Amino acid sequence: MTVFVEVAVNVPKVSGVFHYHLSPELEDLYAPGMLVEVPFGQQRVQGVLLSQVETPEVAETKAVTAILDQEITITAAQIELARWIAQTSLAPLSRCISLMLPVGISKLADRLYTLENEPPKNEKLNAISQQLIDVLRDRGPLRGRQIERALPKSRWRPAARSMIAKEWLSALAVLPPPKVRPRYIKTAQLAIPPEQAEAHLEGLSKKPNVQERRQRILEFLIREPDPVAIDWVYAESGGNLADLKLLHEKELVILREEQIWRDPLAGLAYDPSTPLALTDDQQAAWEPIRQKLNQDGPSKPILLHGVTGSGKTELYLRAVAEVLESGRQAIVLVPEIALTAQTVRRFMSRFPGRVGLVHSGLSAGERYDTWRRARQGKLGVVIGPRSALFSPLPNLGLVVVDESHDGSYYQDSLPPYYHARDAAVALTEITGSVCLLGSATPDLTSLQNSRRDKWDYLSLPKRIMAHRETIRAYEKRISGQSQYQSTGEQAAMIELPPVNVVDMREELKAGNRSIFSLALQHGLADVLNKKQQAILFLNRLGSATYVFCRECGESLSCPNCETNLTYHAGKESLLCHHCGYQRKLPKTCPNCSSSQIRQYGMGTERVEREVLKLFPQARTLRWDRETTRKKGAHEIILSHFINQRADILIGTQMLAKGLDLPLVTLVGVVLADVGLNLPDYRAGERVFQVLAQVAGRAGRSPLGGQVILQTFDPEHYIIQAAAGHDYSGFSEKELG
DNA sequence: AGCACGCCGACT
DNA sequence: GTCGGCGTGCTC
Repeated sequence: MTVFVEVAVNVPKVSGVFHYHLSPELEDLYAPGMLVEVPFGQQRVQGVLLSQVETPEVAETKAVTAILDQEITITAAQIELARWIAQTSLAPLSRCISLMLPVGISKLADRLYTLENEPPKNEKLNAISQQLIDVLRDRGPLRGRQIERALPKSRWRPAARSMIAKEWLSALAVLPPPKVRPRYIKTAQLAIPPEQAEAHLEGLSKKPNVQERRQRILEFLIREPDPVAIDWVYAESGGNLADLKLLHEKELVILREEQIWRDPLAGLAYDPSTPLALTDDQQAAWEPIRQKLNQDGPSKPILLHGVTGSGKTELYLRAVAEVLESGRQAIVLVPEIALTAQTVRRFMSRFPGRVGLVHSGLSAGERYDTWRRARQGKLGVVIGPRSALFSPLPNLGLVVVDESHDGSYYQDSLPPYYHARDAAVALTEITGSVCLLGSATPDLTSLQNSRRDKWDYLSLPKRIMAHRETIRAYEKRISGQSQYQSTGEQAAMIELPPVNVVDMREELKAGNRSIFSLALQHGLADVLNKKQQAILFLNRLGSATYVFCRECGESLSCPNCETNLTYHAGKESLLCHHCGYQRKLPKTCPNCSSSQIRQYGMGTERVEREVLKLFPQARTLRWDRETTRKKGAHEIILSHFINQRADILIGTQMLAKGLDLPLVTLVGVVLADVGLNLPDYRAGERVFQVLAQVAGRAGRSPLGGQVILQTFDPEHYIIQAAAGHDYSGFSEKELG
C-alpha cells in the first residue's frame, strides 16, 4: 500500500496543495508538519507535509525526495492556523505555511549553472552572454541568486537558456541548504577522577614552558568537574587545541561538542521580581481569568478593558504564571518591541530563563535557536510582535494580546494580509487555550464582539498610582511635593489626569499666534520651574500638512471625497491624497473670507524650535521616526528621559504606546483634531485611541498631572470624549 | 520561480 | 514562410 501525502510547496504564488507518495523507507518516518524536499516541475523545492490522503487527485504522483528535518517543523495546530489564515485572507496556503518557518530555514528552489564548453571562437556573443560566460569561468559554478548579484538587473536568464540549448552551459535544479544551523562549542572535561589526575601532572612535555602550560590545563580541569568551554580553558591556562588534543590522546581529557543556544537575552541582567498584591478591581478580574485557565474545553476570548495604568500587565503576568505551573506555555504579543521594552522587561524579570524574545533585530541564528527551544518546550513564554504568534509551542495554554487595539497587529505590507489579533483568537480556538486581549481603548470591533457575547468582558476602571515602595522612592526624590497621601495599602488608586481643552480659535482672536496656547505656555513654565517633566505630542500622520482657516476653524477639504487637502511645498499647491484633486492655495477662506488661512502642520523640529524660543533653558528631546531610525535609539532616548536628562519630550504617535514615565506631570497635545476628517470610518476611533493613550501618560506619580488638548474643533464628540476619558461615551456615539 | 504553450511583428 | 517577443497557465 503506497502512502500518499498532501504537501504545501514553498513556492511564492503557488496556491493549493499537491499530492506525492512516500517511498517505503520514508513511510515509517512520516509525520504531518515535517519539512521535506519534493520535485516540482523542473525544480527541487521545499514543502511541508500536511496530512495523509487516501487517493491522490492525479494518476501519477511523484515521490517525496527527502525529509529535511526529523523533528516536526510545524505543529498540527499551526497547520490549522495556516489554513485559517489562508481561508480568511485569501492568500495561498503555501505563503501562510512559510509564515511559520523561521528565517534561514525557509529556502526557495534555485538552479546551479555550470560552464560546460567554451563557445567557439568565431561565435558572436551578445554582451550579457559574454558577461555570464566570464563570471562562470572566473568563479566556477554559480547558483541563480549568485548570478543575480553578480550581474544585477540584467536579463541574463534568456541568455543562459539559449546557451544551455547550445550545450555551453548546464543547469541543475538545487535546493540550497538552510542558512542557519545549531551552533556547537568544544568542551573539555577531565577523563579520570581528580585524585588520579594529580599523578599525571608530570611528563607532559620535554619543554619546560609547554609542560607548565599543560599542567595548568589539568589543574584547571581538576578544579572544574563539569565540561568547560575550551575557550575558557585557553583563557585560564594559555594553552591551545594542540595541548588539549595531546591530553586527549593520553586519555586524561574528554573533548566533546556541545550544542549551545544563541540567546539574545543571555547577557542581560534583571532583578527577579515577585508578584504584586492585587487591588480589589484586579482581584475581581483575575478570578474569571484564573477559572478559564484551569477549565477544560473551549472558552471565549477575554477582552480586558483597563484604563491606562490600571495594572493590566500584572494580570498578564499572573495568567502566564498559572499556565506555566500546569506545564503549558504562553505567547505574549506586543505591538512593537522597541516601544514596549518596559512590558517585555517585566516578563523577563518575573520568569527568568523561561522567556524567549522574538523581533526583527535578531540574527537568523538567534531566531532559529529561540524557535527550536520553543519547539522543544524549553521556553515557557514567547514574547514579541505579531510573528511571535507563530512559535511552535507544543502545549499552548494562553495567548495574551497586549494593546490589542494597536494597528501594527495588522499585516498590510505583503500577503497574507492578516490581523494578528484575529489570528490569536483563531489559534486559541484551535488549541483550546485562553485568549486574553488587553487594551485601554479597545477597538470597536472587539467591543462589539464582547457586547454580542462572542467574547467575555472584564474591566479595570481605576488607575493604580504605583506600588508602595515606588511611591516611597519618589517621595524621597521630590521631598514633600506629593499631592497624595499614602494609604497604607500595597497600591494607591489615582484619578486620571484632568484634561483642559483649549480652543485655538479663541487664542488667535486674543492675539496669540504661537503654536502654544497661553495655558500650555504656563503649564510648560510651571513644569520647568518645578523640575518635573512634560510631553508634547504631535498627532500627525506622515508628513502631510493641513490647511486651516485660523478664523473659523474650517479645514480645506476635497470637493469629491471630503478628505482634508494637504499642502505640498514643492508644488506650492493643495493635493487630495485620495482622488488626486489638486488646487492652488487660496488667498482667503472659502467659508468666511478671512485671510487668516494658513497651512497648519509641523514636525517635531518646528515644535522644538518654538519651545526653545519660549524657554531657552529647556532641555528638549525629540522622539519620532527620524530620531529613532538608528538601532537602539528608542532605548537611548527613553532612558535619557526617564533619568531626567531632559525636561520635555516631543514626539509623534509612538508616544501613545504603553510607556510608563512617572515624572511626567504635563501632556500637551499640540493639535488634537488632526486626522479627524479622514474618509475612513475608523478615523474617529483612531484619533480617540491615540488621544486617550497619550493623555494616560500624565500624572502617574504622586505629583499628579494634567493634559492640555489644543484644538480648532472643541465641540467634536471625539475631542469631548477624549477630554473626559470617556470611552463609553465615545463607543456609544460610534456604535449607536 | 521556471518552463511550455500560444499568438502577433520583422527578418532570411 | 519562421524566429522570437512576452502574456497566460501549470507544476502533484
